[in-house]
Amino acid sequence: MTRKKTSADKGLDFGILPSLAGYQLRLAQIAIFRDFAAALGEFDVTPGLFGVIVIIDANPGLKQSELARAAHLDRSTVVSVIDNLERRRLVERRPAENDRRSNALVLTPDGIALLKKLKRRVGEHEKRLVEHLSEEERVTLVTLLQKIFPEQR
Amino acid sequence: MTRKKTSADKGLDFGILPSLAGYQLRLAQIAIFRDFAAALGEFDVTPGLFGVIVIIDANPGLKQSELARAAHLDRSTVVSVIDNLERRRLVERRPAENDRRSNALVLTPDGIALLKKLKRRVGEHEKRLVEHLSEEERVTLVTLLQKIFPEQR
DNA sequence: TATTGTTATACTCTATAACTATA
DNA sequence: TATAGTTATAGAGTATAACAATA
Repeated sequence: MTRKKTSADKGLDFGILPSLAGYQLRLAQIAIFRDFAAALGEFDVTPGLFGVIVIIDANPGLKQSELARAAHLDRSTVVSVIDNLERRRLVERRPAENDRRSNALVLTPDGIALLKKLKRRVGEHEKRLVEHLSEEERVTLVTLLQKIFPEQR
Repeated sequence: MTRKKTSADKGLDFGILPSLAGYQLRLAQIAIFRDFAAALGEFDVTPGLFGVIVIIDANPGLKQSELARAAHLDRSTVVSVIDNLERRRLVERRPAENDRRSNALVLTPDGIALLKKLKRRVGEHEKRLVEHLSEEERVTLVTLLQKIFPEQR
């Protein structure tokens, strides 16, 4: 055990990559996405979709364009996302009160019920994510990530 | 200034999302990808492609299937990635020495020259990434990210 | 039998541009 | 004029399955 453990198998050299925050973020992202898919794939919900459902739940009646900004998506992308969720009877488009151009988005009872299950699964997923971190380290990680893009909350 | 600053504009509620490491990682990833594209878009190089080029540079002669494992890609995906880089005369497929099934991947002189420019740009990009972090915080961040998936280096 | 690279194919996520209806 | 939602379309990135050549 004298050679530094590199990755995978064959002792490949990753050059400058491991020192780059952007690369480590990317690796973490890839692994998270896979664990998330394994944990919630059964419900056909990706991290992005989960975020959309949480945001609608927390802001019932919000408009599609508000959701677009919040979720970092184009308005046109939101159309297909909501089409998808509406087809699955998880979300409803209602006429907005003071603006006949807008839709007011709300979760259906099915959506609310699913969200409850999803939250439990995501909680377990998060626990796996940070299982090698102490509680203090976990808080530090979240804080540092927030600091990277303070404008984003 | 009494209300806690949330995101974007309209004071939307993000529910549990901000407390999730997975969500913060996702946000960081989105912003990083956009800054990367702005900084290197002129060269038509994404973070993934940059990683591939660095790995080939650091391991001249490696096989496509080794690259696949290192870059977390399927073998079939590597085919199109290398097709792309070879069309642009950045990478060459050479016959491997002891295995007539394999290709040995190497950067061309053009590839080496491009990589040099890319590294400079990526350096500037990284600097922007961590501009709100002290050097100590930067190191902590990278360390914590590595801890999330220790098996990955 | 197992592995390497390849092809054909398809799917997900996303964006751009142009349209309509409303404001 | 500007905004909200929509449509048509396209591109990037990825994977799965089946195949030929080679190990």
